[in-house]
This record gives sequence, C-alpha cells and structure tokens, in this order.
Amino acid sequence: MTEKPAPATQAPRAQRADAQRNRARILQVAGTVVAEQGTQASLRDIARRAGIGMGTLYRHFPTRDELLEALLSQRFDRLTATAASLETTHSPEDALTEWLSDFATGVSAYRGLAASMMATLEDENSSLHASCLAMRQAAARLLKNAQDAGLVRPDVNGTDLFALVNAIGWITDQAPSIAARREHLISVVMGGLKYQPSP
Amino acid sequence: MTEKPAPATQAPRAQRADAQRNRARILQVAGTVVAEQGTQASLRDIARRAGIGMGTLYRHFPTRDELLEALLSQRFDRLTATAASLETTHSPEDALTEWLSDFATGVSAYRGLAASMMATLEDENSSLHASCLAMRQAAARLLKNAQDAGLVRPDVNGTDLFALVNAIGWITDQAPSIAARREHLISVVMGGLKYQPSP
DNA sequence: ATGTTATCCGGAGCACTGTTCCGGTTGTCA
DNA sequence: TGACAACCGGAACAGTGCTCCGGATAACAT
Repeated sequence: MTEKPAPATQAPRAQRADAQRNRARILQVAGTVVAEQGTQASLRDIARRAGIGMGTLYRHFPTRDELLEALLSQRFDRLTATAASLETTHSPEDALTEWLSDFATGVSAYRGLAASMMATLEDENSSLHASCLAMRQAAARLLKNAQDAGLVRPDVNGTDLFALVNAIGWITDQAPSIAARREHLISVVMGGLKYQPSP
Repeated sequence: MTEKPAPATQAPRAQRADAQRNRARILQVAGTVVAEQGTQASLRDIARRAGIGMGTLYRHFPTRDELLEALLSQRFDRLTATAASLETTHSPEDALTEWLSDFATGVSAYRGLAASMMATLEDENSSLHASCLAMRQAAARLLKNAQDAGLVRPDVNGTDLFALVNAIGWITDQAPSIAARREHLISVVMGGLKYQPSP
C-alpha cells in the first residue's frame, strides 16, 4: 500500500481568497434575487447576476437549501434568542403571542419561505432542518408554558403550532388581498389556540 | 364589403369523432396522473400516457387551469349544492361545520389543489375562478347564517374563511405527519371562528 | 362514390429550469 | 520559482411549459 508521506492529520490548505470573495458575492446577490423572486428564484439567474458560473455556485452551496440556510440562519437564531428572552420577561400568554407575531413577520420576508421550511421539516439531510429545529423547540417551550398556565388547548403540540403559523404565512403570499388580512387571520387562529372548556 | 354567401348563422361543422375520443381519453388519463403527481403534474407526461401529442392536448385544454376545471367542476358543483341543501336542513352551526369538513376532504383529493385554487382567486381569466366563485358564495351564505345566529365572529368574511380552509388544505399536503393531524387542525381553526366576547 | 376542405393530429422547436462534470486557470505554500 | 491542490466557468443533459405548422383525415357536398 502506498502511504501518504504527509503527517497523520493532513492540514487542508486555507480557503483561497477568490473563493471567499465569490462566496460573499453569491450571498449578497442571492439576498437581492430571493427578495425579488422568492425562495424559488432561478439559481442560474443568481449565478449570472453574481458574474460567476454555475459550477462555482454549486460548489459553494450544493443545495438550494444550503444557500437559503446561509441567508436565513441569522434570522432563525435571532428568533430562537427572542423566544428565550420573552420566556423570562413576559407572561406565558404575552410571550407566545408576541413571538408568533414576530415569527409570522419573518415568514413574510421572502415569498415561498413557508413552503421551503415545511418542505424541510421531515428531511433531516436539509440544512434548513437543523437551523429550524432549535427555533421550533424554543417555540414549543413558549407553547408549553402557556398550556401549563391553562391558557392554550392542551391537545396542541409544537408541530401543530408551527404548521398553523406556516399555513398563515403561506396563504398570505398567495394573494395580496389576503396578505392585507394577515393580522386578522392570525388573531382568528390565536383565538382557536386558546383553551375552551367543553360546553 | 364582401358578404358571406352562406346563411347568416353559418353552422360550424360538427366536432370530429377522433376529437371527442381524444378529449375523453385526455380527461381519463389526466385524472389518473393528477391523482398520482398532484395538480403540478407534467402535461407532457399526460399527453404521452394518453398516446397523443402536445398539440392535441393544448388544443383541447389551452391552459392547465382549463384541464383542472374539467376535472374538478363536478366536484365544485356538488359542494355548491351541498351547501344549499345543508342550509335548509341543518342548524347554522352544524351546516357550516359539516360543509367545511366536506370541503376540506375535497381539497385533499389532489395534492396541490389548494395552491391551484388560491392562485386563481384573483385571476378572473382562469376557468377555475368561475367555477370556484359559486361555491365560495354558497359557503359565504352558510357563514353569514352562523354569524347572524351569533355563533361566529362577525369580523370574518367569506374570503377569510376560504383562505383559512385552504391554508389547512395546503399545510396537510406538505408533510405526512401533519396530514395525520388534519382534523385536529381544523378543529382548532373552527374554535377560532367561534364568537368570543371580549373578556 | 368521389372530391373538397375545415378540422384535427402529433411532434419538432424554443426558452427556460436544476444538476453534473471536466479541462483550464490561479492562488498558495514549499 | 515551481508544483499542485483548489478553484473557476461553462458546456452538456434531461426535464419543464408552450407555440407552431406540415400533413393526415373525417365530415360534408356533389
């Protein structure tokens, strides 16, 4: 067998400067294009407008999800942190209400974002899956607090909550006339979450 | 001006037999394929499996919506009739509840159906738009009856209702784990519709 | 039975998509 | 200064929706 002459832990070369430049440029352009066209934006278009080739884009982000993840991870992390913060500073009811409103606003940042998140819910290989999980768990804590305080139906779980809010997020980027009623629709669903003793 | 020598109302030739055969075959195959792949099924695939060319398919159904409309119109009409019937035979609350459950079942018939309906909500040129409208209006009547009886929040309109049910329909074909909780999610939203006096 | 012709058929073609692959270039380190 | 791994960019492939048109043919008139 031919052994490597190099040391056991072969240190990989540092990332080249042009690679760093390209990655940054891709992210910058992708932010613009996704804001324009939604999460289903043409990858070829992103590459073209960034002045690079398809190969370059795919090497940096082998998957659309990985590109989205790079664009959205800060947003997710912020929402996770906000949940933890609200948990200590607000009442269970206010914390949940406020966080959901915050989340719903974020979902509307990019058209198609709700669909992208749902698509990766059960795909553990997706990058978005990982970054969503922490956020979902943080939200589930807020939910549980509200349930323990008797303010929310006990038969709703974290996945239900996530699904409902994403459903609202999705429906509101189907038609402008519905987007205008987003807050209203959220209030209806929130009312449905509230605990209702059987008559 | 050159007048037509033919009679004033020039009778068009009868539709050819092969055209009728092809149309029927397209509908049959489209039903199968859409059941398999959802409303975004490949039109080329439908044509191929029907043993016809793309031109034939597009002449019979110039738009995907027109094909869907042909597949779904009976379903829509039935839901409209059901609404009218329930209005006379059931209490306002039961009528609304039962109809929504019926509608929600229908939305799950084809994957992507909720998205297709929403996409044509504001596109008056779409065939689905027309066939949906009567159904939506019938549903709006049920809603109004329930509101007049003080059973549903008065600030919900027919579009809100349609949006909410479609949102549930959409979310349930995003992931199997959520589809399993469809009835549950519907009950939460229904709870939110119920009138809640301010505390 | 035969001829005319409107109607219909089917696929080639266009512009687009996501994704893979590879020959040539270039930055980096010895 | 060289060597070479890392990197670049685009060609290529298979798929999509949709349009267009030369040729086949069913329905009608004679």
